[in-house]
Amino acid sequence: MSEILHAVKGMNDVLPETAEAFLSTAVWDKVIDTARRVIEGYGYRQVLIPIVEETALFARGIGEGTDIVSKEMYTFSDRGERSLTLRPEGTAGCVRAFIEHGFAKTDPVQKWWYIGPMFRAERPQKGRYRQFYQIGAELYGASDPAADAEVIVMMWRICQALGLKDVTPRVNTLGDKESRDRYRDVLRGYMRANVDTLCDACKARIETNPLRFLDCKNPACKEVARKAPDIMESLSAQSRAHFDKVTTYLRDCGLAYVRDAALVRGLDYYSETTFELTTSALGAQDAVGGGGRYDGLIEELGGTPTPAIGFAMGVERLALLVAATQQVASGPHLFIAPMAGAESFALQLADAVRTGGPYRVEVDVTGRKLKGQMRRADKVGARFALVLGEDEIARRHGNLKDLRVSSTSDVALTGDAICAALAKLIA
RNA sequence: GUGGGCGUAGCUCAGCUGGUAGAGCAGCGGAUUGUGGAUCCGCGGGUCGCGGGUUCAAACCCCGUCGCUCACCCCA
Repeated sequence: MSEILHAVKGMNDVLPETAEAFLSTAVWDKVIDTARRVIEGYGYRQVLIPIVEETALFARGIGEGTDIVSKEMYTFSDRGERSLTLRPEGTAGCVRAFIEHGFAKTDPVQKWWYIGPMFRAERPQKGRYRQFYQIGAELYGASDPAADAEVIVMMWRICQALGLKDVTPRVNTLGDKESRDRYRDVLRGYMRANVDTLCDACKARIETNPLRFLDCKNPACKEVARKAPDIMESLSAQSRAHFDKVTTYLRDCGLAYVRDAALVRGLDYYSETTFELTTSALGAQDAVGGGGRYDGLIEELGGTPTPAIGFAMGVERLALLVAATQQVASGPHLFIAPMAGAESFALQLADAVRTGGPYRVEVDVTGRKLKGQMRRADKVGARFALVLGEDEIARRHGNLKDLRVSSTSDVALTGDAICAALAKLIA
């Protein structure tokens, strides 16, 4: 037991059958397929970005002072020369690619989506892992509030398409740089006035990052934060107008969002609109997805200034919610059980059915007795079973058995005939 | 990095005040030479996380260590 190798802490296997349903591939397929369908319906196209990037990209992009960069990155040296790191999020790499391929000049409006693993060296807990998957989308070259609204609605639609009920969209604005600077000062003043009730972390944040005080979970801080001045008061006219339009569009689209003044987010690159999808069903990790506008990032990383907005959703968290609320199964439509001597015929017939229609067909290749084969048909959740023996092969006809109700119907043993029968019986 | 809980069969766990291991489920086979789910019978599976200590004797007590898990910080 102690000699076998183990997956490293916080990194999971996703398998066809698992004790924890959210780590089964059927659930993941549902999450990923659904998200892809919804996102591509908005005109986004997939990009595949490397998992490893130069450390400097994340340090500069996400921000030196953030938790991610200061203590959570998997950083290593590549043959002793340059410092590389496993991506902790997807936006920085996409932005790097956007700049590197010169899209700002040639075709600035880009709608990209991605899926893949991200890495953060935190202590794992429910809904939080060191290797975790994100589905994300980035929209470049659009500064109009319609872009913000569309992205938020899209994220919401993914949850709807997954049948998730307990999900709340929250939105906020951080304003443009001037608004934020102004608000930071206002907040500092307010925090100093209440400094004796703040936790130690927040005392430090007065200087380093006052915004973060707003989402501190310390009860005393929370109470003080609740009465803190709202950023709305510090917003420039443009930022104010931008946010007003975003929320108007959201309402027009029928989205029941909550404006959350404490929604600040921990990455440095956000500006203007920020948003999150939260749930009460995940324990301490209540965010299933989040994002925001990052108009300054492309310039920050050396590109021509281009507005941008994006979001990321956690696949594990979505899978957790899906697995908790619904049964996801994908057994074969047809299970073929060959008696001794019928194996070759079974293989050929199965192939003919697969080419003749959109059906999953499994042949029992264990060579065991019929009883065992039927048990397996049941276990894998097959809808129909077909036994092949000397009789059937001689008559070129067999009994298609509906395993849900144990009724049988006679079919000719050709791919087309079986496909036609399945089409009729499944409908 | 900090704190709580837990490590016994593939899974979920039982194991009384220490006497060198059990159940259910799952798996495989049979009862029924060719038709699943129910029932019955049988079979296989364990260095009791690891190391050390106390003891005639340790899954149980003590120390250490590793791992898992939940929570804090923060996020997806």
